[in-house]
Amino acid sequence: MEQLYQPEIVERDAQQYWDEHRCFEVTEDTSKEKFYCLSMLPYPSGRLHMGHVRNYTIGDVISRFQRMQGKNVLQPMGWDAFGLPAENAAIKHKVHPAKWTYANIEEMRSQLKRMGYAYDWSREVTTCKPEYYRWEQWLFTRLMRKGLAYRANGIVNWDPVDQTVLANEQVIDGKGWRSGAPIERREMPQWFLKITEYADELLDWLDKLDDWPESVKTMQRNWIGRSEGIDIEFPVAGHDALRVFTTRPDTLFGVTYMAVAPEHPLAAGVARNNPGIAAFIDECRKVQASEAALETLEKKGMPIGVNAQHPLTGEDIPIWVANFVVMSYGTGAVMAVPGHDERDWEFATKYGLPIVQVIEPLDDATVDLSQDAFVAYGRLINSGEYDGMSYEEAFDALAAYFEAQGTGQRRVNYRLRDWLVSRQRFWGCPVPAIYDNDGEPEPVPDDQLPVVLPENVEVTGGASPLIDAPEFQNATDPDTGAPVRRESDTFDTFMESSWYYARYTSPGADAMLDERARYWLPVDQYVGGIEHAILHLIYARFYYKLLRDEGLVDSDEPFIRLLCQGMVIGETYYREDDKGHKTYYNPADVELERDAGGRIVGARLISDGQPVTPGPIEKMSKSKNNGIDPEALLSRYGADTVRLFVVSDVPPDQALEWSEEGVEGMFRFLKRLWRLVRECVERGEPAELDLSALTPQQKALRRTTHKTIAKVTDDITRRYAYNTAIAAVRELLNAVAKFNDDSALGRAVVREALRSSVLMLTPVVPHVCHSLWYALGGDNAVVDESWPVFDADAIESDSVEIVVQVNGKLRSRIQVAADADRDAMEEAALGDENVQRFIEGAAIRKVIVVPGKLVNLVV
RNA sequence: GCGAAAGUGGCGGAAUUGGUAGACGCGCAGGAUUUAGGUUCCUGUGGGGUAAUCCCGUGAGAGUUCGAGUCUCUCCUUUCGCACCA
Repeated sequence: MEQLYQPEIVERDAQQYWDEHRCFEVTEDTSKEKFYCLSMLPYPSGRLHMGHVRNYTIGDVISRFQRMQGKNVLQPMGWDAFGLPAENAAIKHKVHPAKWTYANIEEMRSQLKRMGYAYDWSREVTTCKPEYYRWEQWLFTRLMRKGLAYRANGIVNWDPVDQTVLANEQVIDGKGWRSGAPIERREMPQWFLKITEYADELLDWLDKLDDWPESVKTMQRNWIGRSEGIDIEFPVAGHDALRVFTTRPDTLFGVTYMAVAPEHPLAAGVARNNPGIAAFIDECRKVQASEAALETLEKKGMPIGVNAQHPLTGEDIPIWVANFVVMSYGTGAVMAVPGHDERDWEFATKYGLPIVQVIEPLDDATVDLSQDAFVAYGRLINSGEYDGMSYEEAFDALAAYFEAQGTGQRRVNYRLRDWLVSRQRFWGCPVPAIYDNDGEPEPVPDDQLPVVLPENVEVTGGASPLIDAPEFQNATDPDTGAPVRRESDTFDTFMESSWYYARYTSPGADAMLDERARYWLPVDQYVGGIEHAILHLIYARFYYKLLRDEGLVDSDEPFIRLLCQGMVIGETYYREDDKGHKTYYNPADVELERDAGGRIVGARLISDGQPVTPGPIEKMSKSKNNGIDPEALLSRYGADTVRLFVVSDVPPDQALEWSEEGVEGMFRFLKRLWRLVRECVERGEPAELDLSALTPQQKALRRTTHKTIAKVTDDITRRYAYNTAIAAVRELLNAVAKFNDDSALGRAVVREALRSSVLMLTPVVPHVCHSLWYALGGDNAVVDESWPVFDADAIESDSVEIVVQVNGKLRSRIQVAADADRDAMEEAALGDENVQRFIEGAAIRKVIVVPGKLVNLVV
């Protein structure tokens, strides 16, 4: 065994062993329980960042731990390779997006390999390869035939100067990122997937995802935004009836005005002959362009001079056009009940519209509608024959009435919209559709798939080059042989990331998935960033149901357990010039000054020794220059130290603060571990572990060993608490370091403690444990070893320390027999010297005894 | 505005079911080793107090309890998500 811990040698050896023995390549083995552990695949942006390292280390710890539990563990990796940054790089460096992407993948794959992650690289997926996306196209053509994929008008960001559609992130302050021209919202034909068809299922299954974070489920519920209500028609003389959606039909008698969105057809119709209304609508449109203004927008409206008729009372109700009504939700028109809706109240108060009470509280509390709207459910009043009804009774009665009249119906409304999947971009999966002469889209037949993205085009940043590529655009009709035009749109990249986890199970299959998918799916553990809580995780769940309904998988949800890891954050340092412009400095180039108590009192740039100002601790980013390159750490400390750091400090779902000293501490720990093992080995071979001959000290160390095994196992399996698991192992090693017993039997107890520690640390720091395990006499490579077995007998003890409280305050700790009963514990407590000082002269009123733990004397 | 999570030493955090507050580590201080720095090792480290298993102490205030960091209520602060949702 080497004298000192040398990570570069240790890590090279371990990785070589894993490669040569193909340790992480798995097949479908029905004799073992399978475990599919998945980390979100990266976008190949160029280099690994600390966020990746944290994500993938957590996944790797779980995978390696499950493997030690005897499971058949699949842990794959791939590349989310389509997307805008590749196009941007292509424009900037005049290289094809494919070339840039593949070069980045090479670089990042080698970085991942240096981290020692236990991936089955034989299943690697690269989403920009035709062999991958052809199956996405294949499924899409099926969805077209089922009517689940359709073409309709959608709103896009249109750059009038570059004559192109922009992605949201290319619109900065309402202007095009390259042209600087104000961006228009333009309606154009787009492709959609009917996710709303699955809205109820997506919502209902959330309740069954017990091992998902509550926060993610809440976000998804809000995003789906299911609400039950009634569509009601209000007749309008000389116009089509005005249809509104309401969740509060019980307040129908309180309607005092109607409000429609500026884009509503009724408003648009009136505006043709009314310049005032037209001007107002125009004003609303301008404001909408700037998203920021929307937040603080004042509620504004104008009466359009047309009345609707109340469907029950026949009264005239004025119709207003109002900026707070949005066209994309419900019907784009609302019935306003200022007495029982906060927003309607605010608007009515501003414009002097009448406010009527039609609901009274169930508890007969007083209601003052001049102060505030009363929004709670209650009992109907001033509502004719419906008076006295509850919310539910009124809902049912009114729904039945309008359904019988044919002027309304119950409806479930969703916030969720159908998924707009087409993009007018080049670097994406081509939408597999062709247009015949009448412009109707048709699916590309199976034998003509994949529709391959051409490589001989130039990406300029203007319109997609697919539009001007005749060899791509010109296709023939499969039935008639007539020339047809090919769709030039590509898919949203969320399409590829919605099913990659399924493709990993069927590498090389000449189908989207094959029977192997049924063995591996669903994913047992998914690990990724919280930023994907809504979009990616809803789309992937939706897509899985599409796969299920196509007969490709036989379960309902793709991810059983979900872990969302927190951000990696770091200190920021800057200097500000006269104009208030801040220049940020990387924390690696800054040195801190402390006072004698260890408090930080200043920070200086190492290069010039001049002070810099500490800013807030923020997510690592280019703009704040507080990112740490994992590569530099890898060469300095090795992969194990970096792996240890990212899981040791905080639980995985919390933000992890970068600290140079923290990394040093991890490196120090590994050096210390190495030394403890070396010293143990140098002391010579131990005796057989004869349990009947142990001294009390030896028993105590064994107890610590097995208590640690129990705790670490529980921390990892149940709590995801790697930080406390590692702390427990450190405590055990501290106990080993203090253990002064060089007898043969003492060495046996130490060796058991060290072997257990090495096994427990293997998932986190697999390289160093590979070496240490052999040093401690391991016959097999530690990667093939099982998790240490907890020995319940070892933790049994003759006596335990209990706590004695007087009036709930800690007064003493005493030793009692482990099996002491209540009376014995009470007696021992009363006999304690220090306890007596506090109960002297007082009467004991009550004694609370928690067996094996504490006695509380109430005086 | 709505929803969710959180607030504990100089710092990151631990305390899992209401039962020993501060595990583990960073930093700092003292000592040993070293020509020196670094490394490594040992000791100490919430505040107060000469000291004691003495007092105080988990954002603020109240409450429940023999006992509250943990439960309840009110308030303050921070972070995240959604945002005119009818």
